[in-house]
Amino acid sequence: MTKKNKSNKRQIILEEAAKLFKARGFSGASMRELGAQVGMEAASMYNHISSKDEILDHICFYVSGIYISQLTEIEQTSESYVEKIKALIRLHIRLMVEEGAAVSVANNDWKYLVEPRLTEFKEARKAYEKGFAALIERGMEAGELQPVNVSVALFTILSAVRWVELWYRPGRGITAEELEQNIMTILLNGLEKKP
Amino acid sequence: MTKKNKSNKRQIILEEAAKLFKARGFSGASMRELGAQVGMEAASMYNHISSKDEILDHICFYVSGIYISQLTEIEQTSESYVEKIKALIRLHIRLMVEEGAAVSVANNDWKYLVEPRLTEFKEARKAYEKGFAALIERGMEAGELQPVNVSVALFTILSAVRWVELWYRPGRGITAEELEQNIMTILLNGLEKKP
DNA sequence: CCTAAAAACTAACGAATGTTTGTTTGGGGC
DNA sequence: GCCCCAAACAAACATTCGTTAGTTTTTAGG
Repeated sequence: MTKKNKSNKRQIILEEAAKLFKARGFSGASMRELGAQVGMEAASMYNHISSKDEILDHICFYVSGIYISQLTEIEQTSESYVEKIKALIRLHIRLMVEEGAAVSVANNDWKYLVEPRLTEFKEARKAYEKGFAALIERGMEAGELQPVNVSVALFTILSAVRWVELWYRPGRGITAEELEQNIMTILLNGLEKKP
Repeated sequence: MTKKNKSNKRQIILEEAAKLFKARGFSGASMRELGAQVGMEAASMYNHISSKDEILDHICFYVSGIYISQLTEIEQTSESYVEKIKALIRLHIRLMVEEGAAVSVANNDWKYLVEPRLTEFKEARKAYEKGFAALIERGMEAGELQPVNVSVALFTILSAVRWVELWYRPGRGITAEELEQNIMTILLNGLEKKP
């Protein structure tokens, strides 16, 4: 199948690009370096992708698409707000573990997107944050959560989960489930032991 | 004083570089762009600095120096472990508020340091993390903290504080003190309200 | 086998990069 | 009023960048 073959090569380029952009940054990574990692001359990759910018675009919107679709899915469940928030935290951790490179690029290199896609991406992210924040706010109103500044709570959660991609390696003496459990405990119950 | 004047220009270059590297990334920022921001041709800056790499080097080790000296200072106080950890969290937040650009560059662009300084920086950071982790571990042994994985607790704290530079602007409806208070509550008491 | 399309290669393009060179400028000490 | 040296400049350097052009190799179908 020629179509599948093309998709396949394209997919390999996109995956290697995510790894390379994560390691060197979008500006610091060159197409020749990427070509070497893929096993192809830089010029040859242009049979499968149209530009370096397009690669970044694909990675960023692939990730933001997952987040947004998962958010709307979780919003529609009939769980408590605490459970919905837990589900989102789990989503972030799992995505970091399974698609670390792409998520990392979307987190750090989105600023190199070119207009109008840059604006689109920022709006998508803002929409996601707004939806997440609404869950936190409702959880407070329902008395499920401590009353703290909603934005601070939101960004503390979002950030507390980012380091996973910098640190977690399968076989670091802790499983993905233990990782989830530990982070959840800290964020929901706090570090301090109460008398 | 000629010396002070030289220091002054050099200082301006370093400060503008921190802002520019934060905005564009180290690789994405050009010396000509930096020159324009300083109000000088790119070539003229070489009267005050020796290379682009040296600028990055200075920023990264300036920040790591502060962290390490503050850690040893806090280690020597006779407070409880919880109080020592609180003091470190406060340090991170305040440094983010006061020196956001430099801290941001040290956090994100240290990977562009050149050997042997790259290794030195990584070792300094590892030493800091080890010292911080030791405080957390002792706090658990003393029964002041919940028993969770020490590394997870450490990186959750370190990351939870990083977003401040992306989000906080003086006059965002929340003061630096309120910010500290909110983050501290979430990290130490948790988000969930207990019955 | 033949052919046509897909995908690889080599070579080169113009633009941008960090930095060096050689020269001009301008303000403070004799 | 003259000199001197730090500090600014314009111009150019070699290199690397993303990308294109033109050509050759590989692959798949009749």
